[in-house]
Amino acid sequence: MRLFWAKGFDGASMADLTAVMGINPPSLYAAFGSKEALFREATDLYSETEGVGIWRSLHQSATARQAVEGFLRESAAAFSRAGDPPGCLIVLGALNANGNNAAICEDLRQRREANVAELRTRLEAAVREGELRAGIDCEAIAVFYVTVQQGMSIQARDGASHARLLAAADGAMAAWDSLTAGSPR
Amino acid sequence: MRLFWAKGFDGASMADLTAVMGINPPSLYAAFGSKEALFREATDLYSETEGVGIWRSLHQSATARQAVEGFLRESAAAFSRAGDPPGCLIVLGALNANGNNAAICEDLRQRREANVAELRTRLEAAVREGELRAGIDCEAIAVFYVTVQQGMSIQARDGASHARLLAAADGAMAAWDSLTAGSPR
DNA sequence: CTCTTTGTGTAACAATCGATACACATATTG
DNA sequence: CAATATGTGTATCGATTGTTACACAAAGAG
Repeated sequence: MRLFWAKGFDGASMADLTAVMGINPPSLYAAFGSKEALFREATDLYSETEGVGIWRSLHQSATARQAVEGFLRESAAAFSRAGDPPGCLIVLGALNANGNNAAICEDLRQRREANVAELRTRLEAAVREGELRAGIDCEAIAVFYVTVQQGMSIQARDGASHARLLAAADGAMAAWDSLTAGSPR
Repeated sequence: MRLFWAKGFDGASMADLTAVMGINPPSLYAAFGSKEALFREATDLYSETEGVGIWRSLHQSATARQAVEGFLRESAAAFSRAGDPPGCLIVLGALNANGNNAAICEDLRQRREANVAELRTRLEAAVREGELRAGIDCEAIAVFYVTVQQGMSIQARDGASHARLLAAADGAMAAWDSLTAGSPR
């Protein structure tokens, strides 16, 4: 998982993978079936480990604003954690389709799309509960905040510090009042 | 340029490049020297063609707000232009270093960093001219808006429509008043 | 112990990677 | 015209890609 995280699906060669796993190719294929299947298990593991921390606040925060702010701040922390590869595996794992990784690209794309849906669902719940005004565009707001989080992966890969990622997160949160204008306090 | 734009540095093979150029490998190497040098010329061409439209408003707009808004809206248009590869070559060209593309990754990273500096310079000019309050954090604001633009490349690569990219741009602009609060009208 | 099953190491598979050697054709120069 | 420089096509280079055939070793079952 960490190797795919650092080098991407294409960048991590079988030689790299077998080296860090301390096994030989036949053992890897007997255990996982293929490089593609191994990557899928790696992304699942990533979601179960790194992902839960990033998305935890979305459902545990009392207000929608705290939920979104926690989502961005957890992302900033996870994307710049010392010892971990910078950025997000789901975002950086495979962006350029090339015939060998088409299925992987599509799988990651769906996971990213699911992130937008999850955020939008949280906002819609806040609207139903009367926390946010009924007329706001939950889809557009979700797209905006996910876009910022995805940009933070690029920034992290470029070496951005935790503070710099927080600057992006804070900038995004500065839009909250305007985006949800008219909502009850 | 368009092939690198669509498939990235690693994804565009010499066979692909020679095919679309209608020449054979020896001619390509005689003309450009190497795949890496060809990519550099392609990125230069990209900056001179696609780049100028994206950055034009930054120096031609009367106010800093119009400059930043134009930058984001031009990006949204360029990243979803029909017939062109989605997203930005500078952002998507090479994100995962793998030994063969280390110099390319660093070159693109510097170009992305230069974008932050260019935006910050425009904001600082607005501060000097008295348009924006002196105490605002131009670096943090520049990082935020560039982060959004980079996230828009991911969104575009995922198939986002022009309208969806504009939603991200509008969300980012919703933060403007808060980020520049206290500035003279 | 003998037999069977499971798993590993070695080696190599065909395919593709970026990059060239070499001979031939073309074009320019004197 | 002849002579020379320039550029292209064919074919292939060694290296690396993901994947697998095969023989051997270890371990459990009777």
